[in-house]
Order: sequence, then structure tokens, then C-alpha cells
Amino acid sequence: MIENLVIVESPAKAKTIEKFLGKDFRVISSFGHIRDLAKKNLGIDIKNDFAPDYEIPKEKAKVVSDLRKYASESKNIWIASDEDREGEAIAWHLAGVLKLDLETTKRIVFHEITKEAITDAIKNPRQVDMNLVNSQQARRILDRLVGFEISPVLWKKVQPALSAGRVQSVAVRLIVEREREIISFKTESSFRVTAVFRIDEKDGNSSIIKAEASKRFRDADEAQKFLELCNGAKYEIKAVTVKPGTRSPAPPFTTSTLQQEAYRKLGFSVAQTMAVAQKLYEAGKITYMRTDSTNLSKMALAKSREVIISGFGEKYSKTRQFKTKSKGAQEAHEAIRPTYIDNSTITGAQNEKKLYELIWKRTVASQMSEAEVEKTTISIEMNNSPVTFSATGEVIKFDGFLRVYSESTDQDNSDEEKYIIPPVKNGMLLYYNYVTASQKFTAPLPRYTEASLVKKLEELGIGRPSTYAPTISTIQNRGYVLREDRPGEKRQIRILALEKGRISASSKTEMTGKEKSKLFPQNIGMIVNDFLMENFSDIVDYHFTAEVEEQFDQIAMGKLKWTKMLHGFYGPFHKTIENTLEKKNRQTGVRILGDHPETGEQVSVRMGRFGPVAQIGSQDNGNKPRFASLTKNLLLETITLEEAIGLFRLPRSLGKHEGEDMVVGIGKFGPYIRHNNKFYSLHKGVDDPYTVTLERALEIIKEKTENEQKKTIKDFGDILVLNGRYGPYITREKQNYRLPKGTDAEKLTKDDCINIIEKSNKSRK
DNA sequence: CAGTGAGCGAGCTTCCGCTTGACTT
Repeated sequence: MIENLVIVESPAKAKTIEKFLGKDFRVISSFGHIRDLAKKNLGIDIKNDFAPDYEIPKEKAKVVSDLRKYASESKNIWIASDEDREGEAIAWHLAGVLKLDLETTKRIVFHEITKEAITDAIKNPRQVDMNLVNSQQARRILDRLVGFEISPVLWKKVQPALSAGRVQSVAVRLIVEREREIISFKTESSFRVTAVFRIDEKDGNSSIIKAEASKRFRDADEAQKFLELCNGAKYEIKAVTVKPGTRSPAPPFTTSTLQQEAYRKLGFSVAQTMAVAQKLYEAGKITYMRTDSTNLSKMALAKSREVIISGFGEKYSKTRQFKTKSKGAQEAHEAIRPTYIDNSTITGAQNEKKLYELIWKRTVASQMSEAEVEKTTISIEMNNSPVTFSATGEVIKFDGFLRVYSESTDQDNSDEEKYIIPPVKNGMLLYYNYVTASQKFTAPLPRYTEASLVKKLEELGIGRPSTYAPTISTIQNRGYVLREDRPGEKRQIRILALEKGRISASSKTEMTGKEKSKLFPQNIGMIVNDFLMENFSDIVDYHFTAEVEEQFDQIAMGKLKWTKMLHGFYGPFHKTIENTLEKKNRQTGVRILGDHPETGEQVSVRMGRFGPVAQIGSQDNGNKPRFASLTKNLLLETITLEEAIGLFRLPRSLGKHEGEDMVVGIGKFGPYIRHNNKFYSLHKGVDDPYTVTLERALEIIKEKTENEQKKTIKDFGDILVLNGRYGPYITREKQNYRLPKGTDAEKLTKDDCINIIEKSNKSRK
């Protein structure tokens, strides 16, 4: 018999706590929720006041049987799940599953994992808070109703296996709407004038001031006229202002800000950040990584202070506690910080090291002094124009927290190079070295990255730290959005330059629309979004979550009955479901583009069974229409008649080779050549499927055949030893087998291979 | 793994939030 059993949510947490509590306590973990709504069917008896049908998921059976065993061996049970809505529900489910009396079950909570906090918690147990539990049940059931009633409507009206939900559908909406803003954006250009001025000092030295004109010019003519004025102008400094200012450090990391900074500074995807953070957490190197709180424990504050003072001096220390700003934050945990702040770095895998150091810097910087800066603005007037030039410069007087860390922004404009403004006075005369007018184009708002989407969702109070990464995966898995790079296009910019009394014109090429790791909506995502907007505008409304959260709060405070809230929601919602099922047609995103200029047949595009498709002609008078798949990156919404007709130029025959047809086309994986039922990819950036010749095709085939032969180390007929990406391996009947370490692939016999295959098959079973 | 585009239709797909492994490549 054990005296005390403490149940927490996370096994890593259990391990740490057990050390604090001594031998009278055993600490185990529930691995999160242990019960959920039934997987099959709805799992809710709507007619019976939304009675939930809870079951223990298969993958939780072992955890639950362990929990039962330990519970039966313990005198006192303490439930220490997190102090938030989900944690309270976990406590309640635990009590139910372990058959504990709610009146006497000891519920404890702590916000930081320190001996003090835990022993304190043990001294102050309370009961399970049923109002909080009920607010969780309302949340859970509402999400199930939304997801499991709308998704089947999509299967019927759009395509099978699609999904909709309170969180994912808003995420898709954000991306679709941003894309449409970009599509309809009208680029404008203007000329920005910058100048490099010279101050001639008495001692014969001269210094330089870079400044920008207060006005932008509509076109090259206006810019030219202004440069002509500049040539004859006298320049005088009319005002010099020096303003002191401060900059403050950012708060310590939450899940969302960690994902954003790890993307910006380290290039990690949201899922990658979480995987690396999980490793650090399990190794005891950082605190819990799924949190919405910016709080640091007293111990962490004190330790940071120590580290800062000994590393940088007293002047650099400023202890702060940040208030959590994000909507709907539940603050069950601390901010993400190093467990031992003394360690500014760790040993281990590269990615773990990098992320750890980022977390260390952010944590320590948050406890450091403001940086003190001095911002200088100089105004320069011309004697022949009302346009003024201004120069600004910033000098850091005291670096403070910047010594350790500075936050990145999504738009890093590094072209604004910093330089130090020389000391100047009012009335000083300036002379130009160069005045340059360069064309600038306006740009639409940028597409979302995974991390900037998480930021936006957090701002809207949609989703939780534990679901940001899975949500991003879901919308990609459903095919609603795709994360990819785009090469961008070249654009000419015009430049007029005034130097030594002469104005010259030139042009420069720059890249525009280049994208790296951005989220692009796909056709099916746009169709689903439009369908949801049309029929379920309440659910995809950006405020929907905030509104239901308010009601969940009311339930948690005991001011609203949870079943009443659900009745209020479900009545109108279910009516909309039935109405939509009855009245709406299948959505295909069809667009009639016009008539074929040669045959007069109708040309249209729509979502077909196998994806977006263009169609020439129609079914009606016994004619067979012709079809062609839309190639990647073409949107049903924006494709033109010409582009659609162009799709029918493929597949195209190149003629015969060795008696077999040689055909070129574009498939799922890009342009290909098909010959003898074998496929050969065209080379990216080199070959164009519309113009590639028979001769070139033969070269490509020859090259690939030679490469395949190089790949083969041994050929035993049905068994092959091949050279793969990860080194040599054996393949038989489409199954691959790894070689045991230290095997020399060149010396393998057929019998060796069979041995390896049989051994591997045994261990797989 | 790349081609398809009409139909017949069984049985399946799906949510959000809490937690980690168990797998293959």
C-alpha cells in the first residue's frame, strides 16, 4: 500500500514532481484526456438533453488499467491535472473512471513546478469544480456537433472525406480571403527620391548625410522635373531634433510566439518547432511547451536576475512580470523558459541547441533593462521648392536587453541600412553628391506562413497551444491549402539619377512575388470556403469562437446551464443543416469561360472527380466533350479562356521510337515523357513540354536508363540490391529491406539477401 | 506514381483539445 498517489497530465511532469515529494508519494500521469465522446456516430444523445456518450479510446486502455491498478493500491488520491477547463474535465473523468467520490476526492493545482508550489498545493486541496467541467462539456459537444454535422454536408454537396470545424474552417477562410485580396490588388508605382548630401567642413574634411524627399512623384516626368529643380537648388539645414527614447524587451515565449520566432530566426515549421521543444521538455531542459502564459515563476525571476548581474552587471537587470494579452488565455502553465537559467547553452542535436538558445535569450532578455536610444531627425529645405528632405538616424546609447536578443518581424526590410548621422547645426549649407529617383511599387499584404497564421488565430482567440500545429497539418492534409515556394517574376524598375548637373536614366530588374514557404489556397479549399460562407456564415465568422467562449465563461461561473447553452446553439444550427441539405446543389466551382475561337464550342472549368478540369464542348447532342486537367497553380477562379484552351495542347505525341508512341504530358509530378508505358520526368527549368523535341526526349530517356543501371548494385532477378538515398538496400516484390550495419553490399549473394529478408519479416511481425 | 471525366453504389470519411509514443522512410 502506498500512502499517496498524485495524478498529473504529463509523464515528464510526474517524474519531476516525484523528486520533490519524497517517498510517501507516487506520481503518475494520465497522458492527457482518458475519455472522449464515442468515436463512431455522433456520441451525443441530442433528444436526451445532449447526454454525452463517453468511452475510453483504445489507445488509452493501457494507461487506464495502470491508473486503476495504482489507485487500488493507494490510500489517498490527489488529482493534479492542469488548472484550466480541460484539466478540470480530466480530473472529473479520472474520478469517474477510478470510481472516486467527488465529495472527498482531493483536487489540487499548481502553476509552477517548484517544491514550494507543490507542497503549498497539497496543503490546500479543493473539490472538482463542476461548473468548469460543464463548460468543458459544452465546448466539447459544440465542437463535435459543428464538425460532425457540417462535414457530411460537404461530402454530399462538394466531395467525400472533406471536413469542417470551428477552428480549421476559419483558418482556411483567412488564407482564401488573403489570396483574393492579392488577386484583386492593383499595383501602383511612384518615384521615391533619395539624396546623398555633402557638408564641407572648414578643415577641408567633408561628411555625408543621406536623406529622403518628403514627397513621392507620380511618374517619371514629374520625377525628372523635380531632379532638375534639385540641380539648381540651395540646401540648408532648418531643423535638428534629437529625441531620446527607449525600447523594451518582448515577453517570454508562449507556444505561439515561439513558433513565430523559430520560423523567422531558424526557419522551423510549426510542427518542427513543437517536436524539438518536446525533446527539450522531456530532457528536463525547458518548461512545458504548450502554454499561453507569459508568467515566470518567482524562482525563474530570481535566477534570471542573478545570471544577468553576474554576466552583464547590475545596470542590465530589470525584473518584470508580463501580463498575458492573448484572448481566451487560460494560463495553466508558466511561459516557455529554460529549466536552469544558468545554462545559456546545452549539448545535443543542432536543432535542439538552436531552439534552446533562442528560448534562453528571450527569457533572459525579458528580465533586462530597456535599451536607450537617441533618434535624430534633420530637416533640409530647398530654396526653390516646398519639398523638404529629411534624414533620420538612431544611435543606441545603452544597449540593455539588445545585448542578448532582439525580436524579428515578419517584414524584415534590411535595405534601410543604418549609418551614423554626423553632428550638424541649423543653418549649415549642404551640397548634393547624388539625387536618385527610383520607381517603387505598392505590394499587397503578404500571404500567410504557418507561423503568421498561428499568430492571427491566436489574436482571434481561435485554437489552443496544443492544437495550432495539428490544425495547420489538417488544412494541408485535406488539400485546402498547400505550403510552397514560388519563384516570382522579374520586373523592371526605372531609375533617374542626378550627378554633377546631369540627369541619366537607367533601369534595374528586381524580383517580385517571390514566395518562400507560404500557404496557398487550393481550388477545393476555395470551393469549401465559399460554400461555408454562403450557408454557415455564423460558424466561420471571425467572432464565433469569442462569442461561444463568453458563454462557456458564463457556464464556468455557474450563471448559465450548459445544456441550455447547447439548446440555444443547436436549434437554429440544425435547421440550417437540414435546409442546406435540401435546397443546395452540388458545388463544383464551375465557370463558363466563353466559346472556343475555332470550333465555337463552349469552354468551361470546374472541380471534377479527380480534381480541377477544363472542358471543351458539352454532353448534349451526342457529342463527347474533351477534358484536360488544370495544371498546378492554376485557380478555377482566375483561369482565362486562353489558358484553358492551352491545356489541351497536352498530351502531345512526339512520334514513334522503336515502334512505340512517344507522348509528352503534364502529370501530378510535373511534365513527363511516356514511352513503352514507362515515365521519364522532363528536367525542371531546362525542358518545356510544349516545345520539347523527339531528339531531346531520347536523350532524357537514355540518361535515366543509365542512372537506373548505376543504381543497381546486384541483380538476382526477383531480388535487387539498389543504391538509395540512405545507402544500399534490398528490394523484393515492392518491399524494401534495410541492410544490417556493416554489410558490404558488393559482396552480397542471393542467399544472403534471402536471409536478411526473412529475418526482417520475422521482426516486423 | 503520372492515363481518367458515365454509371451502380456498400461502407467509409469528419470535430477540438489533452497527452505521448510506435511506426516507416
